[in-house]
Amino acid sequence: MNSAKKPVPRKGDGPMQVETATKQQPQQARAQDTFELILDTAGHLLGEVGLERLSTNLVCRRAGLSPPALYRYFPNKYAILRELGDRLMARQDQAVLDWIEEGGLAAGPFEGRVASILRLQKQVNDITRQFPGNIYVLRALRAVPMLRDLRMASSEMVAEKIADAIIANGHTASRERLIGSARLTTELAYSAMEMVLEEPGRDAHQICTDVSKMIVTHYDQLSD
Amino acid sequence: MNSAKKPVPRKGDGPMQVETATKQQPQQARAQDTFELILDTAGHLLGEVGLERLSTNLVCRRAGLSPPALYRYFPNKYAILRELGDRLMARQDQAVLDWIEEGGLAAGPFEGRVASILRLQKQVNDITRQFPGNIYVLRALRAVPMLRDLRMASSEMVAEKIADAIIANGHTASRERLIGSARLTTELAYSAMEMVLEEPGRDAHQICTDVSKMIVTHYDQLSD
DNA sequence: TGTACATCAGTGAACGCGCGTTCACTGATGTAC
DNA sequence: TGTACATCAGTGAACGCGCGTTCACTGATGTAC
Repeated sequence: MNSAKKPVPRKGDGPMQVETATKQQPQQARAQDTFELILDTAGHLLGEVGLERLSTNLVCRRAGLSPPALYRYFPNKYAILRELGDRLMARQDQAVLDWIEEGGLAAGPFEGRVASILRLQKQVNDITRQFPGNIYVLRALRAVPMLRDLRMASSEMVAEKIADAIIANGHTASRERLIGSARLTTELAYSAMEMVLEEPGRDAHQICTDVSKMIVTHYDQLSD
Repeated sequence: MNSAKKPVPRKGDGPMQVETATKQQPQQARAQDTFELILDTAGHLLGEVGLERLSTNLVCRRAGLSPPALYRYFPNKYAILRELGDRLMARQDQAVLDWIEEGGLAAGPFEGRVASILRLQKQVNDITRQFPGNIYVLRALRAVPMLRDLRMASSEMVAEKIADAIIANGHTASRERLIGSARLTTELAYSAMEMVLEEPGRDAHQICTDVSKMIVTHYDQLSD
């Protein structure tokens, strides 16, 4: 969150280098509210107007703040996106880790394991749905080159935890292979989540069930 | 491509309405080259600098053109993205339709069907990889609100063709259900493609094979 | 418990810059006779 | 085959605007005595 200090922007059309860490941390209650208001406003605007039209000025106008108030905490709009992304992914990751902890990956009959993964999927979907900007935050992380590492780090960490839990449950495939599978299957689950959140008309339960089954089948086939 | 004529931009922070159709079509060979140069340059820049830093001025500078040359053919940067998206998706869709035509979905042993889907996936991956801006074009379509319908229409069309082909091959599930499955499975395949193209270090063959197996298994389970 | 002072939080107004876009123009290509 | 003219293609230079950002300031909160 608040590691480095000096923003080092560059001009030209090469790859951009911009400080995306947050600046000052709020110390008083009022400041904490402002900090949260900025994030919340930015998240909602992201879904409304899209990434390119999201600007610090727009966030300030909508939040009823003057620009310097925003710049007290964030050096630029990418820092806001990074903080939003950090938070959303942290919540998602925590849900996954809790689910592993509670034996979400335990062995058992096919249908039981499908139900377990389905439960996780729905919970992650809910977390994302309720988060300001929901899937558009995730998409922004993909679209902004300098924020890609954030997503990667989170995905890789979760994949390793999943792989280790599967190994602990007695799966025979190699750790490398299982990490790869975990990366792939979570990616697929996220893809299904995007569908569900973007097109509410679709049968969310059906989609999630289908994906859960595919995932369980995949790990079963890996054992052979 | 070239249906309506007058751009109708709006101000404020509401949903944006902008004409994204191309304007004048090039008539002479020189003009055709310029048109293609603009698209090619924009595609490559999209991958380099990201969606938000992509601008008409930047495209002109990189292409060695003056702004009015660009505005002769495109009313704004979204029109360029739309044309790029149209073309990439048309090529992808054509590959899928050709594959269906050539019996890509024909019944047979499990491994044979997996190999068939794998072939299609790799071809679509190649088409996308070679396209200027490759996955970043697809991501731009998701990130820009006014271009979402483009992707939807393409996905829906392909899903229906796939569903009908599967029905023609004797699958017993309902058409509705099969269309849903086709939407989902192609979405999953695209998700895997993003992984493969974004992280070249990964084992592309492994990923595509895994996804192919999951897809085949899914349709098999649907029959029961 | 009240006052003085330090620090934190936020404002109003302005700045330079690049973006999107257009105007008036020049040069290139095609065509009629 | 050459010339005159119409249309197509592209340029140079400028514009208004909103964006990112900062300066000098005011108001709010916390704290020492």
